[in-house]
Amino acid sequence: MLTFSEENYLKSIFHLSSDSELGVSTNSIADNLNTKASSVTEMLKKLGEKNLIVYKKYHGAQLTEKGRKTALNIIRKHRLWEVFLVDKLNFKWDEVHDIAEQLEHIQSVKLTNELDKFLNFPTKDPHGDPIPNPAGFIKFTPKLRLSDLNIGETGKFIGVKDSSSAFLKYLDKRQISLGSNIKVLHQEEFDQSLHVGLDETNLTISIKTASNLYITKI
Amino acid sequence: MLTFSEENYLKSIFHLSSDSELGVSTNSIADNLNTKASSVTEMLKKLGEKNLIVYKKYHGAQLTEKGRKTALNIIRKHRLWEVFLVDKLNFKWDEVHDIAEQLEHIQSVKLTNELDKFLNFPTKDPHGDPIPNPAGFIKFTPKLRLSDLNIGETGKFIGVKDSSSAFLKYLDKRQISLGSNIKVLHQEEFDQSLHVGLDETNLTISIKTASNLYITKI
DNA sequence: ATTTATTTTTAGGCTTACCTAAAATATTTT
DNA sequence: AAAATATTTTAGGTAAGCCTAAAAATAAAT
Repeated sequence: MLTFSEENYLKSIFHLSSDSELGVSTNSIADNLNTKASSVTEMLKKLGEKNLIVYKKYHGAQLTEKGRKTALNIIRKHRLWEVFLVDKLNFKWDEVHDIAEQLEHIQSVKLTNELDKFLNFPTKDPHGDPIPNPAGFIKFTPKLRLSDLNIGETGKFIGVKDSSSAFLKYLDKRQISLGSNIKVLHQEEFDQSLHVGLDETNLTISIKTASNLYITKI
Repeated sequence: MLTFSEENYLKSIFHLSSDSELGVSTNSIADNLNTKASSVTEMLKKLGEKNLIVYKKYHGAQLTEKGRKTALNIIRKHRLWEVFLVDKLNFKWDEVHDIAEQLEHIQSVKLTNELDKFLNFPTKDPHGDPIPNPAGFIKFTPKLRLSDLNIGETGKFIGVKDSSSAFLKYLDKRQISLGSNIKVLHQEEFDQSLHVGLDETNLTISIKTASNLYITKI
């Protein structure tokens, strides 16, 4: 049985691992968890002793298979609860993160699996992120950004890189929603902003926004 | 914002208050929470400083209005989650307590109220206990036990005093379920056990069991 | 009304998860 | 490759919530 804190560290290490193949640095974890490097060092030692990570002093942390499975189980719960909140309790996609951060720590295998069944075995959460299966298998889709497309190409919007409430609300306002097809029509020289076609309308989005939108080419 | 521990103490004091009108004793809280008297003393001081209880050294604790409202909100969440688990996720009434103990600490007013709506504003949990409303109002029903009935009288089974998993499973086995009408037919002299009629069948139940069954006279 | 027993509080320790500041190690720059 | 910079670890502290053992207060028994 892990503490909430241990679970949060594992989740953080998992998320930070996807960026690089090497060990995750102490400082990056500290940033990610809004804590201090010294606190992280302390926890890394503990997680190392529990065989959840491999920790080499001054060289960061890497999840073991056991740690990875544990992290994926927490992520599974987080994402299932997000689906529950949106699909069953009328929450918006920008309102669910903080509550799911709490719910992800509830311990009950039966609960998780019954919830999964109740929700009809969803494969994605409300932000388009894949939901790991009970065995800890997760289906990654190659992550193209809208900003990676060439002029004239079309992408289907399948996820967000920045899932902050502010960004999600902004997308709502611009009526950019998961599943939309977005065609890149033109790029401005001076600020790289993109003119895109979305449904029947055209709109301009900043390069920053475009690089936060995950798409698949169509 | 209260810690899980503070919330558990408030809940405990609330439950223990219903037995007597006086202050709740340090030892009874320690028993109830499986902790030691010295730990309780420490916490009572803290809850007193936060104006959640009135604490007089050597004379136990009493909830303030603020403390009572807080306790009832936790109990509301606990019982709503129990309904969710039974009604939506196929849990049995003897399986939900431990999970609800975790879920009751999730902080989100919107979540609680949306859950309430989703469940169709239930008034009782799966064990027959009343669910407080959002304002902290709770509807108490006078608590008669089956053992209080005279020979020939009939009671409708509306709740349990002992809601341990073991007792609930025992009731399942005897097919005694919430809402059943139970008629007291005869009482044995030597061990006070009761012969009762339940639906089409007759059965014998111990006086201990009978005193754990809440009923309303019919 | 003392003595005895029970209950409660105080005193002092432990663990977890934080923190700051200083020391040690790595990395980057020149 | 040495110096400068950045990162990470260690050392030492804090608060919450638990503990045991001893002291104090209350309640019960004689």
